[in-house]
Amino acid sequence: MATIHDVAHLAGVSKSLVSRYLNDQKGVSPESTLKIIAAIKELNYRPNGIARSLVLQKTHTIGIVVDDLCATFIFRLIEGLERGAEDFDVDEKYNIIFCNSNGDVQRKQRHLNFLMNGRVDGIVLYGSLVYDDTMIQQLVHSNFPLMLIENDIEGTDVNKVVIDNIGGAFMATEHLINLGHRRIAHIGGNMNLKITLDRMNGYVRALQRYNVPVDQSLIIFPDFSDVDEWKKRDEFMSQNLYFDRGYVEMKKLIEKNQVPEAIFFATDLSAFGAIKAMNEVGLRVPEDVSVIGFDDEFRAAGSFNCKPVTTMMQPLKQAGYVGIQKLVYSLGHPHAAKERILLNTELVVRESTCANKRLASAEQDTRV
Amino acid sequence: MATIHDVAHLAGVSKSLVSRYLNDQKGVSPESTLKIIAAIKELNYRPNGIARSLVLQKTHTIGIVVDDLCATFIFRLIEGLERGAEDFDVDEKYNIIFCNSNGDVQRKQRHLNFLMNGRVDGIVLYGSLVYDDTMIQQLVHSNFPLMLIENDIEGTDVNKVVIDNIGGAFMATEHLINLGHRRIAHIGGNMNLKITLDRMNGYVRALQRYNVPVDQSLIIFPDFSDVDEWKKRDEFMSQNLYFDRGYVEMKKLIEKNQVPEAIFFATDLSAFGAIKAMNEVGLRVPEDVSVIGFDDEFRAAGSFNCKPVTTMMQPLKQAGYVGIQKLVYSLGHPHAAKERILLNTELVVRESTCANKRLASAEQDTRV
DNA sequence: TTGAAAGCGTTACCAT
DNA sequence: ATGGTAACGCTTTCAA
Repeated sequence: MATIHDVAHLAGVSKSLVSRYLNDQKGVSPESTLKIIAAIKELNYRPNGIARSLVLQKTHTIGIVVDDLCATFIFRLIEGLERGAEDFDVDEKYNIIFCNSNGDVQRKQRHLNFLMNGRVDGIVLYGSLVYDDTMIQQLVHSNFPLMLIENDIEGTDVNKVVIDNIGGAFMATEHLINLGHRRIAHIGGNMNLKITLDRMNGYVRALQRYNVPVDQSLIIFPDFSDVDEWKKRDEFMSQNLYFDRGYVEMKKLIEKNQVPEAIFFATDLSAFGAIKAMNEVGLRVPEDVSVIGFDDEFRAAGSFNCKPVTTMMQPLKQAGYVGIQKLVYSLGHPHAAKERILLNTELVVRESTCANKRLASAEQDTRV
Repeated sequence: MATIHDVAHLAGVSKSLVSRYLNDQKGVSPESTLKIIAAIKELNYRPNGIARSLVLQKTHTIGIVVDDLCATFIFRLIEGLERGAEDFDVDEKYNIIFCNSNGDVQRKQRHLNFLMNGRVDGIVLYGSLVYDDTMIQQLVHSNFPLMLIENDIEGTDVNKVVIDNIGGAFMATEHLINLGHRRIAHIGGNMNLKITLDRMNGYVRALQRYNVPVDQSLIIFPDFSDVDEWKKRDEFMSQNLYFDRGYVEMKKLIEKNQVPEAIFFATDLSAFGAIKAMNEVGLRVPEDVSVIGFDDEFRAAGSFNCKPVTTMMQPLKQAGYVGIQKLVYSLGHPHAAKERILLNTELVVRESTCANKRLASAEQDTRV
């Protein structure tokens, strides 16, 4: 590859002058300009970006590290991030690069090191795995410009945008209660995710708020200890695992004859699996049991050939949008206060919830 | 940020020695090692990767540029690329970074420049947009290590893995013919994609091969001239556009009373839209018209609440897998011959195709 | 075992 | 308007 030195030499001028031309600075005569242009063309010269970054101490790049770039809902985040960067400032166009950690802490650390080693000006980290908490704590302490999305680590001064999972789970459960259900189960998610506890929390709070007794036997956390084995499979996709867990736990409930009136799932994916299990034994959703999920996984629904499910929509696009904007802003304002931005979820009523049979027949009784 | 100089200073040794320690080279006394370790810890030192890359002329990174990172099928490519890089060599772990060009040539060019400016050792380019052909030609001539996926530009010496779209379209059409259909329409894709022509080609060849007359009025190419307007929308997703075009063209066929016996769609997405249009007027798929698509867009099917569709599966995962491996290999063997790897598609029979009614009743006649 | 110095490809300051 | 030179943070060669 030709360097600026080669160009200068061929054009018969100094490196400084070529550099000035390259950066649209004044003080380059028309004659020099012509010679430089010719030399650049002749040598097919392209400036070396990392040399540039090295001296400028600036890369104009944001790195995004995602736990699962193949997740069915991740497109929302991507869109939000890109729009956010695009809209932020016309002449401050940041490059965005994505890294996929695949839920592997080692790999995540590798990506993080890679990016922080002068590769990018700031990092957006998406995911709430519990077991890389110490890693992220370290990251925060390193003072590298950072934006955490959906990872509400405590006690530290860091920018983050978090989604109100507790509130969302509350609303979901409330929706079921309002429909007249009382025996409401909760089938939780992977305990390796912080949000899993939040969602259970919201569920419990809603029950308490409406004086529905909390029945421990109706709070179910599937076993995710074999994740690593699943991952080794050639056709592994995370959504299949959640689907399977929903299916398995539902089967157990059916066998134990403990099918509840309604179920709040920590994720739509498990709801899809459970619905399959119910269909297999002739249980109808929502007539026999109402089902509400979380995440609005409408893309995944197709993979599992599942009916449209009532769910809590996460504003992941908005999260990406505001997250990257705040990050870019803080790059220009290093002393800006760190912020914790809280976003709300939204109830999307579809075809998997309906009024409780008791309630319905009671109404009919009244009419008669 | 602390530099190697700071570490050397604090440890009371030279930069050279620290560098040697950092790179696990022999010739560092135990005492020095101890001092260096202490200094690194104290200063929270991390080596600067781009300075390192600058002198080493190597980044150990591969850049992936994708036209639409949010496409419903892109996860296959991602998985293939990552597995390929992972499996290639144990101690040659390449970092992989993704850039999303969003089908925007400007942005693609920006990403390409960014990556080629010393950021990565090689680039994988996915997509077959026709209007960035000259850009890619330039890229090829720049001699930068490159792997083209699904972009069969001609007459140039470049590594590429292409999928046999002509053959796939042939098989799809053949499938319909074998089911007894004769009046077979083709609803094509976006003419901005090279593969669109290939797929029409395969369709025509299959008809000719089986002596089915080619009826020009049954070859339909939807108008995609308003793409840019669609893109500006806040909730734009490419799959919606293709869905819409399938819907619209099908409506036209229905209104003109020209519904064929079977249709081969250049993409499942349009098939989904068309099926909706048919459902609306009571036409049944596959009983009344058989439908075959392309791409195996099972994830998108859910978004559109569409039944499982017979389709041609593209081996995109395999494409990523072999593509990145060949690229990494050629990084280590600069004079290895460039290759064109051809991958085949696979027929996936699902619920949208069945034997032609004529054929079925003819059989019945025979029995009677 | 250790260190000095040159060099990777830029930019920027200071002269001229 | 132009050029020399130091600097960015690292590796590597050569010499001690």
